Amino acid sequence: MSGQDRTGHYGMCARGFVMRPEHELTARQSLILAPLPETVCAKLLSESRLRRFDRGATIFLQGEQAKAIYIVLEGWVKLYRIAPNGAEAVVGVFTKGRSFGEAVALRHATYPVAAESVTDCTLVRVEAASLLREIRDVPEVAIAILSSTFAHLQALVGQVEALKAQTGSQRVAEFLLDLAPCQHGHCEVVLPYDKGLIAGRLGMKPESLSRAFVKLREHGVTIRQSMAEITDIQSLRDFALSDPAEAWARDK
Amino acid sequence: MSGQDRTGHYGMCARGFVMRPEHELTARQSLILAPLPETVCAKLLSESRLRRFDRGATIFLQGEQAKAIYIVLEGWVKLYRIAPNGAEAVVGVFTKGRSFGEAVALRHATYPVAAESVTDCTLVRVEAASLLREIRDVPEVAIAILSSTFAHLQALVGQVEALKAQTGSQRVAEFLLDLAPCQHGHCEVVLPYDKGLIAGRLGMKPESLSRAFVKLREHGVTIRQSMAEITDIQSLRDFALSDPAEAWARDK
DNA sequence: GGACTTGCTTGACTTACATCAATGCATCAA
DNA sequence: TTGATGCATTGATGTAAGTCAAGCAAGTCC
Repeated sequence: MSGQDRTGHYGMCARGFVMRPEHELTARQSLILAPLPETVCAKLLSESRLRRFDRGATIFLQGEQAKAIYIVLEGWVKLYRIAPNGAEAVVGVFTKGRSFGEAVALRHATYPVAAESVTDCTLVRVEAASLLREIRDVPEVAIAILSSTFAHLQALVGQVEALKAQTGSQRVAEFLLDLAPCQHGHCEVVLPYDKGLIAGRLGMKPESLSRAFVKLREHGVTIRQSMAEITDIQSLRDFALSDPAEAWARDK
Repeated sequence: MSGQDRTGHYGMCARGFVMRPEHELTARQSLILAPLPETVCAKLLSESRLRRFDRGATIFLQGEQAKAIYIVLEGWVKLYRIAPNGAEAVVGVFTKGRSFGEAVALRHATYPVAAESVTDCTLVRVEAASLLREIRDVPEVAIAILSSTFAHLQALVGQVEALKAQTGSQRVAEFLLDLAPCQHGHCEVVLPYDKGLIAGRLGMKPESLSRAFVKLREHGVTIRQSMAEITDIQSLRDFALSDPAEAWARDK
C-alpha cells in the first residue's frame, strides 16, 4: 500500500500546494465545496493536501480516529465494513467529485467504515480542523456539509431498499442503468471496477453476479469482458423496477 | 393512551405551549437538543409544537416537502420507503428521545422516506425555519444536527452490514440483544411492537420471523406472546456474531 | 353466545442465492 | 512458447427464505 507520493510534480504535498486546474475544478464541483462562498472554498483548498494511493491501498481503517474528509479527484474508492464474524460488507463506492467522511470528521468520532482504493487514485484530504474553524465563522459551511451527508444518507436508504425489495439480477440491472450515459434506446457502458467488487457492492457473491448477467441476457444485456451492451434501456428499466414476484410469471 | 388530544391539559397546542416536565426532559436528552446551549434549546422548544398521533397515522409522506424535524416523546414511529414496485422497506424504527428528519428539513428537500406512527404517540415538531435561524446565529447548532444525522448514518450502515452478512435468525438474535436490559445471564424482554413490523425492520416476512424464533429456541430463546425469555445472553450473542457458514456445522 | 376480524403460526412447495469444485481464459514473466 | 497466476464462468448441490394456503387464538361486534 505504498502509494509512492508523486504529488511533488504538480505542487508541494503540504499546505499551500498548487493543484492541477482540472483537479481543482473537480474538487470545487463536489457536494461539500460547491455550495461554499468562493473565499471559503479557496481557503480550504489551500490548506488541503493532495494524496495519491495505489490500487488496494488503505485510506483509513474502521475504528480509526477521523481527522479529515476526502474528495475523490481520480479513480475509485470503496467504503466497507468488516462484520464481527469477518464478512466484508461494501457500503459505498465513490469516484470523481464525490466526498466521504464528512459527518464523522466533524465529531472527532471514529470512522464506522474503512476506506480502500480500488484503482490507483488521487484524493484531496481536507483537515477536519480547518472545516470546524470555517463552520464557526461561516454558517453556510455547516449547511453544505449537511447536504453531502444527506446525500450519503439517501444513498444508504436506497441501498437498504434495494437489498430488501429487489432480487440480485434487478440490482445488477439498476447498477448498469446508473452507469448508462443515455436515457433511451441502445447503449454501451464500461464496468468501472472488477466484478468481485461489483458483486460486493450489490450484496452478492461473484458467482451470483455471473449468473445474474446471464439472466439479464433475456432482457437485452450482453457482457463482453468489462463492456456491457444494453439493447434497450427502457425494457431493462422495466425489469429492474418490476415486482420480483411477477418477474418469473412473465417468463412463462 | 387513546390518542384523544389531551395536550390542552398541560398547555396550548401552539407556539408557546407548556410541556409536561417529563416530556421536556426527554426532548432535551435527544441527540439534537442535548448538545445545545440552554438558551437556544429553550427558544427552540418554546417555538415548537406538541403533536399527538393515533396508531397508524401518517406523520409525513415520502416525497413531501420537509418543513420540520421531529423528536419522539412517547410511542413508536417507523420510517419506511415504498419501492417503485410497491414493496415496503422499513428503514428505521424510533422511540422516546430519538429524532428524525434533521438533514432533510434543513435543505428544503423532500423526505426520502415516509413516517408513520406504529403505536399512539407524542412528538415534538421543531420547525425547520427556527432551526435554520439558530444555525446562522449559533454554530454549535449545526454541529448538533450533524451529530444526530451521523447517528442515523451509522445505524443505516449497520443495517446494510447486517442484511449482507447475517442470516435472518442472526438478525433476530441481535434485535433481541439490543432490547435486553442486562449484559449477562438470564433475562426477559418485551417485544416493543407487533411482529409484522419487527419482520419488516429486519428485512424479512412475518412467516420467516416466526421460523427464526423457532430456530432461536435451540439457542435459549423462548417466545410467549410478546415476551421473549433469553436463557443466556452470552450464548445468544455468540450465535448472532458467528459466521453464517459455520452456523450449520455446529448443529451437527 | 356466534360470527367476524386481526395477528401469529405451521406446512408444503418454490425460488434465490451461497458453496464447493472444476474449468476456461486472460495477462504477464520467464 | 510455456507455464503460472488471478479473475471469471459454469455446474452440481444444499440451505435460507419467500409464497400460498390453511389453521388457531384472542379480541370485537352484533
